Amino acid sequence: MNLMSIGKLAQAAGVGVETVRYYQRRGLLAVPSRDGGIRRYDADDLRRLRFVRQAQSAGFTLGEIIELLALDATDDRARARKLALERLDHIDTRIAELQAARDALARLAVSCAHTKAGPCPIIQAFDHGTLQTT
Amino acid sequence: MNLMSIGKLAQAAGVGVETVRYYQRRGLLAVPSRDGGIRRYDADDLRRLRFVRQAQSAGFTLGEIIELLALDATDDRARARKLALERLDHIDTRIAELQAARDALARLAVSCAHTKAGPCPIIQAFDHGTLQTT
DNA sequence: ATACATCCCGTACCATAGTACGGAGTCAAG
DNA sequence: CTTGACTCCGTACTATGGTACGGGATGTAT
Repeated sequence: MNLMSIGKLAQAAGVGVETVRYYQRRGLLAVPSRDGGIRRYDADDLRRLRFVRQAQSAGFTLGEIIELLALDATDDRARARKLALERLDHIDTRIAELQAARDALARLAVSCAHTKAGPCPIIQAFDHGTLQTT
Repeated sequence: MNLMSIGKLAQAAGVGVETVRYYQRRGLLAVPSRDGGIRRYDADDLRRLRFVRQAQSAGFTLGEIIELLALDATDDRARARKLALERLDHIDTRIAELQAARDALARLAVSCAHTKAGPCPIIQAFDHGTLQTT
């Protein structure tokens, strides 16, 4: 059979072995079968591990992913949609914040490069609360 | 004089008292004068505390802010500009990531609302690695 | 003068997401 | 059959940015 050791699984998903053990402890991965003490993982486990990383990269915390996984079992669409929309809201807010910070910082870097005298505009801006982040 | 206690300072900056003490420990605020054991802060301290919060909201870590503060003293423009540009890069990368995650999630929320049968597309997408985040 | 709010201090604790450690057992190749 | 890689386990530690606790000393208002 094509059962993987923890090392192979970790490698296949691009995470560390300790991370897999950690996810196990957090209940993010099913308790695997054992072959003489050694954990054996199958394709389902790998898919699930990848699911976790995907969801993480979309900004979900591990706690939320646990919930998402539970929804998978119960097929609670409404709740899943609610989680997704909440996350979407979070992301939008964060993007707006970062965009503002980015623009302010970009302006500052330019003015810093063009100003010859006086204090550094970057420092000054923070100091005077000039930076608009919201 | 208009010297504030730690509580007033914290309130004026919109942070907790413990946060001020913490920043003090981290060296983010100057060691304040004391009036019979009690810390007294002036307008400079408040400006500095606000500077810290501003810089934080632009995505700088406290460690970087400490460095920024040190640059303020030495007026090292080149380094300040370098820090700003590095931060800018970080922010751009992060924005792009979030944007991708956001779009993917938005598509999913819509398809979840329109699909009547079968498994929830949100869960499915993560499961199949459909979500493109980079 | 008697409450009650604030202040002091050090230390411990919180969440998040891992990462490291060390000793013991196991597995596959040469 | 030995060597080296991999696995097991629990526990401890990392970084980040605070938050909480407890006991004692003040500050302020009535």
